[in-house]
Amino acid sequence: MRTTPTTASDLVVAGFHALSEPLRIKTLELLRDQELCVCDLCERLGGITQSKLSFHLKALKEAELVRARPEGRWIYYSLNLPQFAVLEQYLSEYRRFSPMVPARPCE
Amino acid sequence: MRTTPTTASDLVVAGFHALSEPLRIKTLELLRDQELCVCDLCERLGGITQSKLSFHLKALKEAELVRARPEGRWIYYSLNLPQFAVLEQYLSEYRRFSPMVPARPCE
DNA sequence: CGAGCATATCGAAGATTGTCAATATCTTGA
DNA sequence: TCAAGATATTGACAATCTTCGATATGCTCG
Repeated sequence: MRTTPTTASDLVVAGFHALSEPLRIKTLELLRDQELCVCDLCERLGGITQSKLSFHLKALKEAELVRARPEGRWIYYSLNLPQFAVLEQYLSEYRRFSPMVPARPCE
Repeated sequence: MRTTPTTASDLVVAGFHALSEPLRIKTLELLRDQELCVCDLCERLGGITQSKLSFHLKALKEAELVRARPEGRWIYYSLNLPQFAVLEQYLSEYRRFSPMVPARPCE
């Protein structure tokens, strides 16, 4: 099982994993506009079951892509933008060193 | 089963999926420096089996994160940087609309 | 306190993914 | 053409992820 990430690069991997599921993507896209509580998210995701959403929110939270803010009976979720920046940064590293070094012949 | 992505957003999801596995990440990081053939990659990844690497290369290729260039008996893999830019772009969309809209109370 | 709502967690079943060993395909060079 | 090397594919099994239903937890209000 994928355990809670400890190192920085675990967190990156967990982030990409979290982003690799359509329902989690839809969730993030909803949160892009505003903070939402679980029940609102459930509705807007077409009435999926609450435990299903909770499962996916957990993945998003462990990847630190979202934050949970309990308030009274509800828990409001919102994006954790700095972590998006971390992933973006990670990807940008690939473009920095253009690997246009051609085929060093294999033998 | 995850099938070859057809739509643009499928490709984004496939890209993040491809990035969510440590061995695939290591592979990409090796390719960041130079184009490499499968046998070189195998070695530098600590002698993993060839079929294992081939499996992961397939995921990377379907996500269009790498390209394969056959040359004679070998196949050289290299990064497909434009697709990295696509993912980066996707992530950057999240920061554009700051979702700092606070808790619209839930009831 | 007790009922009821919002959310999380758990265990089992189902689905997808990753690994491994074996084999197939393609290419080159003798 | 044949043998050998490089890579891909396949099928079986193992591991991980997702779903579902049930239940637990925590909060608020009467």
